Amino acid sequence: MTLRTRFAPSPTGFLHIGGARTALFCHLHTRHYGGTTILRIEDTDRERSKSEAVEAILAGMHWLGLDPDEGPYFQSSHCEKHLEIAEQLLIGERAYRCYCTKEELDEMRDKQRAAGLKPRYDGRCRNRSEPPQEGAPFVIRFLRPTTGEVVWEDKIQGEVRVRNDELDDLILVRSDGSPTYNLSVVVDDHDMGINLVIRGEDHLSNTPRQIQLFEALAWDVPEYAHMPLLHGSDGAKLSKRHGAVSVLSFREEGFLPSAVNNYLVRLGWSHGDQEIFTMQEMESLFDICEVGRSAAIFNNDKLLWINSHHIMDSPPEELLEDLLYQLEQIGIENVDKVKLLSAVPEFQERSKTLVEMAQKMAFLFLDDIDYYEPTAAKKYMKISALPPLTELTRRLESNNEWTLESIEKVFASVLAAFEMKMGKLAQPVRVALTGTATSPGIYETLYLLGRTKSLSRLQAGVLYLEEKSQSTD
RNA sequence: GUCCCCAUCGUCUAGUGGCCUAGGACGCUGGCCUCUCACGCCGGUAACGGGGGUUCGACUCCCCCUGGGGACGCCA
Repeated sequence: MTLRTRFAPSPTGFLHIGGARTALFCHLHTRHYGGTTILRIEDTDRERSKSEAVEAILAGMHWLGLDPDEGPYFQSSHCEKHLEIAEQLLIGERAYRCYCTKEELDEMRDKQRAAGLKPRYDGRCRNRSEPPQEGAPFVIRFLRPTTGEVVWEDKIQGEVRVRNDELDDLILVRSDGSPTYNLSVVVDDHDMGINLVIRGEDHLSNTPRQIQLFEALAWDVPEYAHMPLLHGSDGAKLSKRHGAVSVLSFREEGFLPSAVNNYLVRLGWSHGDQEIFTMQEMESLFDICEVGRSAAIFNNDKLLWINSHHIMDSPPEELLEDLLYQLEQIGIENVDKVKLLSAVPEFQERSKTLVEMAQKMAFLFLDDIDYYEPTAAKKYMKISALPPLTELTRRLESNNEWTLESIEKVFASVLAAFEMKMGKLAQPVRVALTGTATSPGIYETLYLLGRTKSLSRLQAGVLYLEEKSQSTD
């Protein structure tokens, strides 16, 4: 039997990091076993469903490389089928009409809570044959078995047993005639041939009810894997309402999709001491059965570290598109792609995010730098640097070829002439070129910046020092 | 409140009765490398929540407590 799994978000907002983890685990496990992933939008609550949310979910999954093999399917479009099944249950006396009003149910739950019981429907309409009045609104409830228990072997949780008398008769069809989630899920999972349901542990309590429905309909029950939840730094479940942001915001912040996936896969799963995984490695190694049962807390530092490794391991051209975007965000447009591509390798092991990379390489693309960082200027732009800097500038001006080798030779000659250490010369040059005290190797920096810009910035640096020496005289 | 789940360094985890003087990773930190930053390398910091059992022997098994989380909707 080939594996068929589904990711089934409700379209009430963007895809957040917790949902992404569920989608990832579905994807990885299914890839490992060569199955099919299905995306199904659970939009049975029409009031809360938004079409923008569907777009956002699709976009988030696409960015992460988790595009489904099938779908998106929309649960609402199978509404007729769901109601048909409800009718069938009604006819087979596995469901009944319940005329209880909202107020009545609230009162019942309040009493139960006050009595120290778990609030749940007491089944008072089970034996009612007539409506309280002609045309009274009703819901259809599932007539669950009240004795025995539901048992299943969860791929993550192990054996789970729930006594049927702990459950209540769940609503299958609302009083407005629309099917509810629990009915729709069961019918759709069956119709779509889903044989493994991977979802968050917050669905654990729905599972026995759904299994009862499968059994009442004499359908095969899928297997289940309930993943531990992802928590925020306060230790509580991460959700749209509670601290979680769209996965796409990670793109905005300069994270790579593979890094986000890599980070998420290590929450609850491990493979020896390995921390860095490519998508291919994750797909071949991951198995949902190896996932642990305890919840994890989202930690941005670890994500940053993993991202830095994925940036280092990426072919430069794969970073280009997002990098161009990040450069635009800081006002640098019309970037020469060839030039950018040649610069990227120098920044890959210096950047934890693409945002950081864009900031660090900005000096290469600006026409001019208009200021030196005060601390860098104070520390390195000293008057004593004026003579060697002047000489270096002069010699570079007369150096017609602009290669790493020739630049290095000019440096060596100046250092020899002044009998000085590299650091004393490189730092003032670095500040003159970049306005900061940090950059790639100084030869590489000069080379990447190019002859014209390098010389004009060096000249500006010399001028700066000359003015400084005059003002202090 | 009721039912369920979880419990190893601050965080992510390894550990499945003796290999544990509890391993790795992030973070923090000392050093090396060095033209700066970073990468890399070497070192340090830091954990089995508590109490009972079981056993020759418990991080590992059982029970209780404590702590944390989840679920209790005509939401999904």
